[in-house]
Amino acid sequence: MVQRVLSSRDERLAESRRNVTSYDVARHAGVSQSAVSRCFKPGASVSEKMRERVMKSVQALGYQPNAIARGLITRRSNMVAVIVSNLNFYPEVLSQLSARFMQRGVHVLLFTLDHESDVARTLEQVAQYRVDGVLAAAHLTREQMAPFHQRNVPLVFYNRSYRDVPVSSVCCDQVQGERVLVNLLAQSGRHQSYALLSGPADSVVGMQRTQGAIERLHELGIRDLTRVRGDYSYDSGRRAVHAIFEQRGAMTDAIVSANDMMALGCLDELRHRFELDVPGDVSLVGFDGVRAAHWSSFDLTTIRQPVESMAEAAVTMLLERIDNPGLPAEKRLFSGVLRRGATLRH
Amino acid sequence: MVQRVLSSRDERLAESRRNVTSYDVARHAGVSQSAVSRCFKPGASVSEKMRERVMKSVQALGYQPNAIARGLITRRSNMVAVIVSNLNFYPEVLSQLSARFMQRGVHVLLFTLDHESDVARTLEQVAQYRVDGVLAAAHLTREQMAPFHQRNVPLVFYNRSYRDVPVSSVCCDQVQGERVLVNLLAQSGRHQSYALLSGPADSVVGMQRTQGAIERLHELGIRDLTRVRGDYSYDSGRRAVHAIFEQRGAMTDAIVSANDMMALGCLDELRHRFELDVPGDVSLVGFDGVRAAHWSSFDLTTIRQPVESMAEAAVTMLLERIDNPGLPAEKRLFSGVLRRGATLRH
DNA sequence: ACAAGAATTGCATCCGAAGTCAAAACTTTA
DNA sequence: TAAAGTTTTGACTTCGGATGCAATTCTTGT
Repeated sequence: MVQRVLSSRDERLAESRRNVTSYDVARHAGVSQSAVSRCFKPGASVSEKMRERVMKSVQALGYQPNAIARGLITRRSNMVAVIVSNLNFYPEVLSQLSARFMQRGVHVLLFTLDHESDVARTLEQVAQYRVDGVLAAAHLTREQMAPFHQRNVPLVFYNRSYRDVPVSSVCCDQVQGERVLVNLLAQSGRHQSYALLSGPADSVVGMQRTQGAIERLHELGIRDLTRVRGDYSYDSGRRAVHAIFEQRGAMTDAIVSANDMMALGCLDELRHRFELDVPGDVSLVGFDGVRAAHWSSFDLTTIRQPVESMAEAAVTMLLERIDNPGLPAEKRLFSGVLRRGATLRH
Repeated sequence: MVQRVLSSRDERLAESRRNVTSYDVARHAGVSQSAVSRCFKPGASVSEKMRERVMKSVQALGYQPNAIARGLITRRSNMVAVIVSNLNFYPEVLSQLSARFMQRGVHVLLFTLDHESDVARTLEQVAQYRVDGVLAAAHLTREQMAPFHQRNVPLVFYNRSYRDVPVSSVCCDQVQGERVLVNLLAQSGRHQSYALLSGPADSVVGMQRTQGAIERLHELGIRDLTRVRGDYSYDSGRRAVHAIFEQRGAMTDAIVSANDMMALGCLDELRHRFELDVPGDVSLVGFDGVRAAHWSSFDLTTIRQPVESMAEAAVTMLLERIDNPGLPAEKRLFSGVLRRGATLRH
């Protein structure tokens, strides 16, 4: 009677349901581990016969190469970190980025930053996972970027750019966009008293937008502005209307909001709480081109950020820099697209 | 003249800007690599003197442990896969999940599935990264789940449950929610002709909702229904109104939409295109409790899914199963919360 | 049929941290 | 002060796949 003797390896496999490894496949196919490895490397030198034989064993055992182990030796994790502040506001961006990375076989390690989160600790985690690159749709200080530069990890910013740091970014031209909007308001010649609704103090994008508007208004000789600050949310848009009217009585007849969400809040508050007509009594413009801005309840005049193009550019830019670490930093600036809605009187 | 001779290791480091490893730290501190490793393992046996010495070198060299290498030996990647179909619709869910995972030191590898994406290939990728667990807010067939069960990778579904597969899930009680809504419509006694706007044919959640509504309507003796199908989008909600009125003339005075987005589309189309009054002429209910449903333009009557509780439950459930693979599958069912808006006449 | 060349394969080593175990260094106790 | 016990420490192996290089097999031309 022949007794089947399990190798120690087999025993452990049976015991712990360990994952199938390339060694297991190799043994099953009667070839070397290197051969198995090569069968998974495109363009490697493997004969047709060998490939078939190995693949048969791969099928039989249900082998899946271990991306972690591969990453260790190749020093390529095939993962990028996507750092997003406030997922709620721009779901489209993440959606676009994720889809495009996946399409190119790159995996996304997602990090969200909210008010409570510890940025330093988060970035430490990013570093520990040895991601091949970082796409940041969040603000980082120069000190926070430094480790990535030191380690030669490509870093691309989405909608944040830094004047004095040579770092790659893809942005929408906030200033230009606001100027277009202000021009539009001014052209009608029907607005006397402007209010600016800006974003939170720490939002660079918001600052650029508001500054762009102010700059153009000044150029046009309009210095008489009410300024109110919001936090980009719909509710803060509603509250802003009260703040504006408190400062100025109900004189204001043009509101420039730093984003669409707040503009929608304004719009609703103006119409339903103050029973004012938009655009009859007050004109209103936003920025972003979010879905809801197009809805027929709102039909907001706004600047749409070309999210598809921007996402594509950002992804391409990052992957290029991963493949070719020598590339210099580059900034790509996309113009926003004016969407003429019905919140502007003329 | 003394020439500084670099060790081969140092040379390579200088050449390739290789990352600092535990060996480098060990050499710098004059201790063994094991010692360094232990300093990063909470609760390991290390003397205070040793820890200080190592940490000084860690600081000096800027050492960050390599999570990939650690994952290889510990067989714990500390990553979970989050699979989401259609990120656009429920950004809150992802936002909640991500924040809660991060808080517990677990990293999120994000996978999005859209119509074009190859589910099989995506799941293969998930498997190759040896994630510790999978949180799926997407539909998977039984065959697609099988590999995870075989490999003992915990799998928790968010808002999908499977009658005949023992798999863990966290769901909102769709059927109950719809019944509550239908009761509300029926109670007013003012609705004659109902229309149901359901989700896409392949959406199980949508089916449950629509079925729940039909079931309750039947129980109430209401069999006279118009049924129209949408794709969950605002635009499909708008189109649905046309479809409904084509089938029934403008008789319909109650619309039950399988989600909020479509309901908002309906609402806008009814008011702005058909110039009908909601709730005066037509009552309307949605499902989900998205942000926009609360906006004063809409003030939609709907069932809010308790996203916070559900996300917390899902995350907890998954992490528990990672720590304790023996735990049996469990389904947790949360009741939706009725939000009474102003789209319902009484 | 045989030499020269090309294609394929296997051996051995490496990636970077963690865990096992025995040796070494401290403590405590008699 | 020695023995016994406890805590620290380091040498060595492991995880699973990739790769340089030498050995082998297969082509091809003569």
